[in-house]
Amino acid sequence: MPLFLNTHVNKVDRKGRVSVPASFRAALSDQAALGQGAGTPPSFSGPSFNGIVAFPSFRAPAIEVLDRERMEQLSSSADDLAQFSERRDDLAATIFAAAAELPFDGEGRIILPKNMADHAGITELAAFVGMGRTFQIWNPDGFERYRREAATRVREQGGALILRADKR
Amino acid sequence: MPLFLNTHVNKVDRKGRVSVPASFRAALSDQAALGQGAGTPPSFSGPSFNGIVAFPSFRAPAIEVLDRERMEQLSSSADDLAQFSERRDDLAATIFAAAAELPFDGEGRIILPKNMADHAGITELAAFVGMGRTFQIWNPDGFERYRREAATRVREQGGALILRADKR
DNA sequence: TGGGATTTTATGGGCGTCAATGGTCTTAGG
DNA sequence: CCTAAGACCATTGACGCCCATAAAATCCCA
Repeated sequence: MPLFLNTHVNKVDRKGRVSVPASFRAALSDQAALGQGAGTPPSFSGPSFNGIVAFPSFRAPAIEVLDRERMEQLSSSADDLAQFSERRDDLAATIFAAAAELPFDGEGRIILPKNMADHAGITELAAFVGMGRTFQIWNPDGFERYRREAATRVREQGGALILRADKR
Repeated sequence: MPLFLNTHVNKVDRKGRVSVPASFRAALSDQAALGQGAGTPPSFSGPSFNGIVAFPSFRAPAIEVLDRERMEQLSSSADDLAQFSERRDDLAATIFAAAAELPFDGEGRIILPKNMADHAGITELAAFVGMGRTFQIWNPDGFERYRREAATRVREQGGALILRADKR
């Protein structure tokens, strides 16, 4: 089971390229291999697409990165919404229309589309932030600020509970 | 069930490496299905990752240590929260973004990431502190101070603890 | 039961490999 | 023709992996 941990700050070079951390790449190819069984949905590149799927976060100045499996989950969830509300169209427009496949170059780098880089305020440096099953890409300073606020909220709401929340 | 007991103070060498106490390593390989394969890359869900997962404690100047399996459970728990909810992102930013897989080298040592060493105030020496089902890594002096205060509190408040025969 | 022999730990250091980065060249496209 | 994107190569610094040594624990057998 893939797990994205840690925060890696990498440089964006003059051509707009950034290295995706090697550990993240490993985790991605891992889950890609696992998800081979079922029929591959259309409108995605072939089974062995070498890269990531990203879209601008609508809650924060960041770029969300999901693996294919997760993207499909999201799609299904959005479909469920359809029968109950028109939020589905909003979600679809917000997520899927703005999403893009970002292929790796030979060295495991991607190029951040301008609109996403702008949304996240990324220029020179990009922070790859592990979020468990997914990861995000931030402006390093922006993330550090957010992280501090989040840590405060977690402390106040008793994050210790979560540590015991594992049911086993 | 494996238990982490005792306190071991080990040296941090010039390359930032510390030996994890052998007894702790044994306890770890007990609870996780032991994996022999050395050099397993991080974020790899193979048979078993040989190493530990650590993140800075948000309660104390210390490093919390879990095995990978437990971290995956945590990830699943967080997953149950609504996608894109604030709570979920806060937890992820606080825990997963600050956590790291620390693989063992051939001699059972790990490298403490700089941010964690700073958080715990660790430079020359690291205290591995057994906490029952988990353990922590402290600056030895810092832990000694904490231990004294904790002991005082326990004495003053009457350290009553109800034993229970829980499931697992 | 004592003490030497053997195995395990903790620690130190060398070296090769790979990740991150930067550049150049080639191809495609407007 | 000029620009933009993609493929390919080069550099360097960190980390993984290996071996060496000393100290400590354990074993073993007289």
